[in-house]
Amino acid sequence: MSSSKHLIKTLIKNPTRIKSKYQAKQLHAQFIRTQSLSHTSAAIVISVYTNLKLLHEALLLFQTLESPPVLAWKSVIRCFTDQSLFSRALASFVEMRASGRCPDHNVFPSVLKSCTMMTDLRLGESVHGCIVRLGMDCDLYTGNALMNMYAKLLGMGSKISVGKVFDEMPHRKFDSEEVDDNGKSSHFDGSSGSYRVATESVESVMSCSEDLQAETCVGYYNGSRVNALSTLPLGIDSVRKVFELMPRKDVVSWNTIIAGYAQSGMYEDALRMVREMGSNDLKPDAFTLSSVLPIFSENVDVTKGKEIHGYAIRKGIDADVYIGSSLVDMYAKSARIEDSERVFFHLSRRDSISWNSLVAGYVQNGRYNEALELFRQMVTAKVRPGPVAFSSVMPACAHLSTLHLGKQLHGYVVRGGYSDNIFIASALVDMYSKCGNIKAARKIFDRMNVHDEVSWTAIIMGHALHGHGHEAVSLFEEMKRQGVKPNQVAFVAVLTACSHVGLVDEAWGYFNSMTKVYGLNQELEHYAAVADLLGRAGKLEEAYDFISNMRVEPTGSVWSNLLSSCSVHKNLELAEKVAEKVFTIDSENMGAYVLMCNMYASNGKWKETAKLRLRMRKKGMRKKPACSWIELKDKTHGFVSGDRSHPNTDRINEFLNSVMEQMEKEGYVADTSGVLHDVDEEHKRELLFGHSERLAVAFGIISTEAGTTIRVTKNIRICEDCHVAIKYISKITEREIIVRDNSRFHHFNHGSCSCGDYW
DNA sequence: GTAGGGTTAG
Repeated sequence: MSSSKHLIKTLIKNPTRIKSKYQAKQLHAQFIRTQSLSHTSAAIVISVYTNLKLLHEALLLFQTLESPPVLAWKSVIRCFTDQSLFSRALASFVEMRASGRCPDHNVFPSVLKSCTMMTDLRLGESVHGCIVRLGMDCDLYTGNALMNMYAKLLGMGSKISVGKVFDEMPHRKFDSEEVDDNGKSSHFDGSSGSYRVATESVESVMSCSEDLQAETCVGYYNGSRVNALSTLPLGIDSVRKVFELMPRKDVVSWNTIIAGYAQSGMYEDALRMVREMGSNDLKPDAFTLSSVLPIFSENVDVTKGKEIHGYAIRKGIDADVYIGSSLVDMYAKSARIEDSERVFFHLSRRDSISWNSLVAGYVQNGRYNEALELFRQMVTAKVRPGPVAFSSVMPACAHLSTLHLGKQLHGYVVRGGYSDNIFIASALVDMYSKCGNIKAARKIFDRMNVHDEVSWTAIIMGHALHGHGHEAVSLFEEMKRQGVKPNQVAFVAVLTACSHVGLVDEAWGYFNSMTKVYGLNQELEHYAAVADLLGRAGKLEEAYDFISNMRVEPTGSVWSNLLSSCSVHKNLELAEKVAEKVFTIDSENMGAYVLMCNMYASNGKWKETAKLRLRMRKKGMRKKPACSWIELKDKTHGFVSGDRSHPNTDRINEFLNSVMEQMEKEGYVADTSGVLHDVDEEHKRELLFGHSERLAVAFGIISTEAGTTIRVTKNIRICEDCHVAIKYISKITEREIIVRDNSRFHHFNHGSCSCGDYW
């Protein structure tokens, strides 16, 4: 006997030792040669093929079998599941049942995983029924897979009821009839509608799971997230029931139930289980930790998070990618972005999620440029950004108001086929509106299939920032009409909208409806918005009383907003009172010092101005210079007041001088009252014309083709005289000019501004 | 058979 024949003989005796495609084929050939390819031996060969993931070879042989044995079925089903061909796995399972074969415990984990991945709870429940009838719910792996299925599928807010399977459990028995069941006995039909699924054709199973998928999604979106949440305890209940009935539990069982609790927001239970796990002599591993860490991110508990980090280090699993990304996230959410960086750069391996955790972390900590830079590095490192990556970086573009980068990302989103993702679409709406293009924002919003409270809030805020207060308010009403419950952020948006157009009565109505209708507490932001509204509307005393009696401690910025309203409405007396409030709460508030200096100066009170300037200097404070910037052909051009450093400075001044002549012909008179230096009138005019927003607008006009929209951003509030001047410039040059200042957008067109001079 | 990252906020 040759050595190869001998080898084959041993392989037949122990097929699990086959490790290569060649050996598998030899085994297969040997059976054919010796004419011993029975159903049993074919099944062995199939299982060998599937163990090596040779699906094609396995199927070719499988198809020749008239009545495949259980081993053949379960090998194929497991292989389909391994290759993510879940619907084919389920179809095979249904066929197997119809053929009368009785599944053994090895097949259920794969089948349940496929049900989970196909989000087919109905089939999953019927499989559970089958498991119970066969008494296989005692199997460890099957039990684990069941828990996982219920945790995943009932966490999505599916409306299908649970409990049927559990109701049957007391009658559980191993039913010998069931073993030879051809799939059409009363056992299969009788107990519940879902059982019928298993007797129907493969096609109907397929379409059934698609229907269910659609239904689940509709439930998730239309039923709003509140409904989805209300079904969660049900889901975790099923998980717990399976867990408690399992006679033997291992780390995976504990990890699964812990993850279930953690994802259902039942943090106490999750942590309790971790402790209980320890008293059962099982040590938390990487899976446990990465399920538990997000709890401390959400509750911003660095101390606990660090304890977990320490434990991971002691166990030598701190470089695990899963734990790593959870740690990055936990530190970022605790405002310790440097620790996030440290963890990230110490990772031995980085996948798209670890990259994204840090990108998102940068954004959450206001490090927008770093976020964009890391995103670029990620792409360079050939890690393809997925939908989550796009929704994480997009806000960086929004906050930096960098339209060209935002548009570029939008391009990638479209090419990636992610346009319908609700997170991305909402981020795009926000990005376009923050970058000054409210029309593009609205277009994306209108094209969305479903709107949730976040997308509504983004578009409402967008219109609010662009001065379309009435539109924003009617969108808010439309949102409510469509059954989307506004949350606290939505109220911030609608109150901001009211504030920007002076809708005082409406704002009071919304403010009061928060507690009375929606059971939401008014928080600082809401008080601040109302205070701001009153101030802007010139109801300064009312605003002062309102802030003094707020149920939340006012911050310095609430007072300093009122201070700027005092400045706009030229009420020096109240301003002094308000300024003292600001200085007490926030003695470092430079804006307040500057505002008061300016108010004293514009009232000609140079002595007080000097006194205040001295106070500032003692504190080591320096005035933040006003600056404006404009983005042209991917390059940002920045200007400060009186800036002559730009290479095109002569052409800019030339343009401003020539346009000035025309402006004066049309009736423009420079209003120098806003110039707060103790200098003569002519000098004041010069200072005014050198304002950064004017320089940026001028540069934009001379650098672009006729008719191009000009978009300028300014770091502080636009100056009154520039506001008038830019209105004239828009008319004379026939340009749409959009200026974003620190609180809103001004759209200048045909000589008027979208803010209606109320800002 | 188990795990991590995302959108709106004066």
